[in-house]
Amino acid sequence: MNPPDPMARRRLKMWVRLLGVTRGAESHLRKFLRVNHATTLPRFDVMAALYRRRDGVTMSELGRMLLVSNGNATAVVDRLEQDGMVRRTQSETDRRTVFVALTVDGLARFEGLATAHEAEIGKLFARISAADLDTLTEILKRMGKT
Amino acid sequence: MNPPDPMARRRLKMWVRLLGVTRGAESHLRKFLRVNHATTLPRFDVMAALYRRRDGVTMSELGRMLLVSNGNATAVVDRLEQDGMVRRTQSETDRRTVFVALTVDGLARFEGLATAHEAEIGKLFARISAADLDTLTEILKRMGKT
DNA sequence: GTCATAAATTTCAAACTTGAAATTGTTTTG
DNA sequence: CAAAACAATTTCAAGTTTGAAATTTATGAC
Repeated sequence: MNPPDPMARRRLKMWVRLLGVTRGAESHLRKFLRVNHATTLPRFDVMAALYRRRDGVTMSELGRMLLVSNGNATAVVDRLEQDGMVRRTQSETDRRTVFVALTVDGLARFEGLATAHEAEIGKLFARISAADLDTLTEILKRMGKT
Repeated sequence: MNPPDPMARRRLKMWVRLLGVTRGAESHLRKFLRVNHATTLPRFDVMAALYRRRDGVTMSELGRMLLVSNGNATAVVDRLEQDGMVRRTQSETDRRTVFVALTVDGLARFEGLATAHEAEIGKLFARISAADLDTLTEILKRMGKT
C-alpha cells in the first residue's frame, strides 16, 4: 500500500465539500424550476446553451458545452423539439451534421426563465460575501483551465 | 421587469463555474471507476456513506447524507445488496425502519476503492496550489452552513 | 474511383434520479 | 380504544444519463 498522502487527503476533503455544495444548489434549482416554471434543469441547461449560441450549434458541440454524452443531448433535444422550444436543421454542406436552435417560442420562454433563474441564484448564494464570491470565481476559473 | 442586479450577475457567473468544474470532475471520476474498478459513482457514494457509519444507517439517513431521494437510495441499495456488498436489517424497535450496512465483502471492496479514489482525486486536482485548496475549502465550508 | 477510416448523430439497454402515490407501521389525540 | 396524523420505506412512471453499437455520411490513401 502507498503511504498516506496529506495533500491528497486535503484535496479529497475539498472535493467532498465541492460536491456537497453543488448538489445542494442543484436540488434547490431543480425544485425551483419544477414548482415555479414547470420545467427541468437539463432542459434549462440546453436552452441556455442555445441562447448563448443564437445561430445554432451542432449536437456534438451541445454535448461538449454541457459536458453530457451524445445520447443524452439527443434525448433532451427530442423532448424540447416536441414542445416546440427548439428546431433541428440539417447542414447543407455535411449531411451528417444537425444544427439545433431555439425557436421564437423557445427564445421567449427562455428569456423569462433566465430572469427568474438568475434571481433565484442570487437568493441562493446571497449569504456569500462579495470578497468570497470573487475569490471563489477566480479559483474555479483556474481549475477550469484544462 | 426588475432592474439588472450586478451582484446576482456575479453570483450567476460563480455558479456556472462551480457547475462546470464539478461536472468535469464527476465525469472524470465516473470513467475512472468504470474503467479501472468496474463500478459507478452512485454505488461508490453509497458505500462511502456506509463506511463512515460502520454500524449502519437507515434508508432515510442515507438519502439525507447523499442528498438524493428515497426512491433513489432504495434502487442503488437494491443493486448493491444483490451484489452482496450491502445488507439490510429490520429494526427491532420500529418495524418501519431498515438499517443498511456494508457486508464483510463490501467493506473489503470499499477499502480498495477508497484508496484508488483518493489517489485519483489527488491527481485530478494536482494543479491547485495548497493555498487555493485551503481557501476554497474554507469558502465551501461557509457555503455549506445552510 | 474504391476501400478503409473517421466523424456526426441516433438508437439502445441499463442504470440512475426524481417526486408522487401506495404500503406498512407508529404515535397522538379525542 | 379508535381514528387521525405522522413517519419510513418501497413502488411506480417519467425523465435523465451513460457508454456502446448501429447508421449514415465524409475523407484520405491507394
